[in-house]
Amino acid sequence: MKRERLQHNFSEWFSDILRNADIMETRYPVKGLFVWLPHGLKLRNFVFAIMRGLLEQSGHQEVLFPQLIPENIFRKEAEHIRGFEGQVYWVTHGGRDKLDVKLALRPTSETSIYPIFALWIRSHADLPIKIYQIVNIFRYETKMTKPMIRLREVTTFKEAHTAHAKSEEAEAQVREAVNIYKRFFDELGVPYVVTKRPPWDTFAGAKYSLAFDTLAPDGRTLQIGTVHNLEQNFARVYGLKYEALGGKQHYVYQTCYGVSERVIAAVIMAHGDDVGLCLPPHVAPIQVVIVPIPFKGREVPVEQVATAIKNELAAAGLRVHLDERDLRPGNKFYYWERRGVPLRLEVGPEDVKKEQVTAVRRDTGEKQAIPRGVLKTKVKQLLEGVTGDLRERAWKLFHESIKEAPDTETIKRVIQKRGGIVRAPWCGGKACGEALKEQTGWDLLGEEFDGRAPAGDCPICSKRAKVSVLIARTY
RNA sequence: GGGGUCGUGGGGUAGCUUGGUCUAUCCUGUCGGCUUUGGGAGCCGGUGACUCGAGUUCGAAUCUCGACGACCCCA
Repeated sequence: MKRERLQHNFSEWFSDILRNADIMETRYPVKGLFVWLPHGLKLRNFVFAIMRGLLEQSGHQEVLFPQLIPENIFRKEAEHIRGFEGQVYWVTHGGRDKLDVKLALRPTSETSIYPIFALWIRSHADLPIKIYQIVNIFRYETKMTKPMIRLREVTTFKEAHTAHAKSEEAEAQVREAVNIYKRFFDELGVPYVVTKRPPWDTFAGAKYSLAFDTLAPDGRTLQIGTVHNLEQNFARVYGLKYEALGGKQHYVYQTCYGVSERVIAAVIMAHGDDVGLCLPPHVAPIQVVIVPIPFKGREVPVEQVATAIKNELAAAGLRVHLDERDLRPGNKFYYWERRGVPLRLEVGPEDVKKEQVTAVRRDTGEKQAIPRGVLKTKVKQLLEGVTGDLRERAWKLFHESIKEAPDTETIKRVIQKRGGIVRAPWCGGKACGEALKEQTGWDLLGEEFDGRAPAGDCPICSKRAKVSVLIARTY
């Protein structure tokens, strides 16, 4: 359906959706903190259930670490601190007493988890360790905050941390993480590019960082996932050593990777339209809504039929809701469309007479009659269809927003004009990267990961390009 | 990092320039009633607001300062 308002007035569209679809209450009186409403929280939980499933399948174990980190431990990794110092909330008092050692509200959990890893890791047999947790983190943002996108309390931060005996194993883990995230975003129908972040944008304390970016309707990219190879940086600081077969001590190699509630913003942006939310069936809190259409004076048992249909679909494992409110049907149609329910079933006197149900897809508005006998099968089919079509449409739009550009002027102009992502040739040098950023005025996402061979020369130094670089206006 | 705009019921707004019948307008929502129901029904009745603090003044939604919050632009 139409996506005009969404593209031209994205900010407004997004905040309207949060309210109209009961996703979030945005009026909490502290900057950058927001309240998850029941419908939004269900959506969040279904989204992260997919993530849990993928992580468990690949041998990750869920843990839960404390939220407070003592200052002295937090400050051990110098580079890490430099990256986060300005954004940390500190707990300085306990009741009326000033604390001797301040406590950091975790902005991320490396410094909380790794000292404990040091206690757990004794021998090569203890490795690898692959754990994850889904927690809240705090970052003191000074920029304009935005629900789900730029927060002072990120309420939903999935972070995984691994430790390995060998460097190659850490490299392999990075690959695994990338694949997990690809499957995650694919399941949600959220399109992405993967890049290796430039040196100045690498996670504080990492050897290198990979990142997933998607595109908001206003043409800016949104980072929705990161994967870091920490090598031995943290291991050396926190003393993560194991005894190898020969009896020698070695530092471990580590990786970490994270995804936050930004992914939910990405789902909303990828599939929504001017009417409102449009949710992929896998994560929709309600997958099918039934709207009965009664007529006074007609001797037709619309309500009974609607209830029977509801029970039938619920028994088939679908999340189904029967809307029995005393409102006119049209009102209910708009109500559920705004909330993104993927499929609506109408049951009226005509349907009852013909032993059928009228089905309407949220994404296309397409309407069709389904005979009662094949209802279960057909509804599941339709939902599968919605899932596939949403994913396809989102990727199509995304691909159309990626342009090739050979020189800085074109890069600058293309992004200025329509946003999106520009792919350009790059020698890979840091100085040229910085010059590209400087001269175009836009941000370097980084070197395209697993990208195809670039055509042409680096626009800065004119040497033969080694890689493709992706450039965009970022959130 | 720098600059700008703004804050009135649950949401959207009028009023502010020139302080005073502002007992604060309209739309929407919401609650009760009647009537209705294949795309946001109608009528009647009710509900509900000047962000907070300090100041100027006989008098502040309106003027001044501050805090908090929201939004936009540039780097």
